[in-house]
Amino acid sequence: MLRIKKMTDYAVLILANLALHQSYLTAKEISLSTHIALPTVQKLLKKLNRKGLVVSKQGVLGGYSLHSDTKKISVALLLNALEGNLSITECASHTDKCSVQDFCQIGNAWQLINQKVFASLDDITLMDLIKPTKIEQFLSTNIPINTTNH
Amino acid sequence: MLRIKKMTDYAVLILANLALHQSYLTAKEISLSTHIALPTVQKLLKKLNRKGLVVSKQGVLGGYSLHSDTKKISVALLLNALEGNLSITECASHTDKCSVQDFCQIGNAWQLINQKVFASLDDITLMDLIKPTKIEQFLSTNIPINTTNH
DNA sequence: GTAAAAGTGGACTAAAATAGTCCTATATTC
DNA sequence: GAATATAGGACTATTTTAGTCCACTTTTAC
Repeated sequence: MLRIKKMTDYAVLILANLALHQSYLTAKEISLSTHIALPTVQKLLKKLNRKGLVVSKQGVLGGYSLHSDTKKISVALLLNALEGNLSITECASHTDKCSVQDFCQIGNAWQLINQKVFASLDDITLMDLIKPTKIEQFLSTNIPINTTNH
Repeated sequence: MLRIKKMTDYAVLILANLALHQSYLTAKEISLSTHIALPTVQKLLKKLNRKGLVVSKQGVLGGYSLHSDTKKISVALLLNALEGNLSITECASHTDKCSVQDFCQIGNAWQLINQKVFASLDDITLMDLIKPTKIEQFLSTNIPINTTNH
């Protein structure tokens, strides 16, 4: 359904939480304020750390804080980091020949659509997500077409 | 991964196949020319028929042909018919309060992103998929931003 | 130097979604 | 009425996703 994973949704909430604080936050604190189960928060923070989106400090008084570049990261790159290969079809993810390509009437169409969706997501940063008003403005000036009469 | 289902991919191939013929095609013929397993083709054609995207004729000399409106349908509506609710998050699919909304730092941001992605997909028709050249032109005039330096 | 409180790595299980097959019934043509 | 289609839907298998847990390391404070 073109839907992001629940885990990605959670991860963005966690990043938003970190973005709103200067100091280090522990997994436990984040769990409490986001209402996401602690083991899940821990797992996601480990991943976010490996991907370089947050900075971690071990030991007592340890915790996590946002990496300085993370606020500026685009939603496209964020999704790419969290979900891996961001392509609408298997086909669109590589330029290699696929197994049924000889019989395929579609050709590179999905790849082109993929570019378009990716481009949309590449214009929005993590901080835009946290300040939806800004996105709203962006959308009102950039939507090229109608979304009516469906 | 924002990826469409394999079944949707197949369904589009089937529709493309029908679009390139005037006469009725049987599930078997479509299976042969697309190299998709027959039971799968049958299942998908039944669904496409229920959704009104193809017209069916039972009995000997029966088969399927494209519904006259189907060529003009947008990819957005096509995906919506085949995959159901087309929303990037659970959250974005309704305007109701979600269970953790009180603690949510994101607000309606996903809903706005959803609109943008949907809008992108609403500009492309099934026939555009089958004639990728046309899409290519479309994209080259409409991509508002760079996709470089990632 | 040891206890407490944090993160690290990764195995593991459970749940849900997706893919794929098959069977029985109905319709149409000859 | 035999042959060849579609129609509906049950059913199973596979894959993906979600979620938990445990053993280990690092850091701080006393």
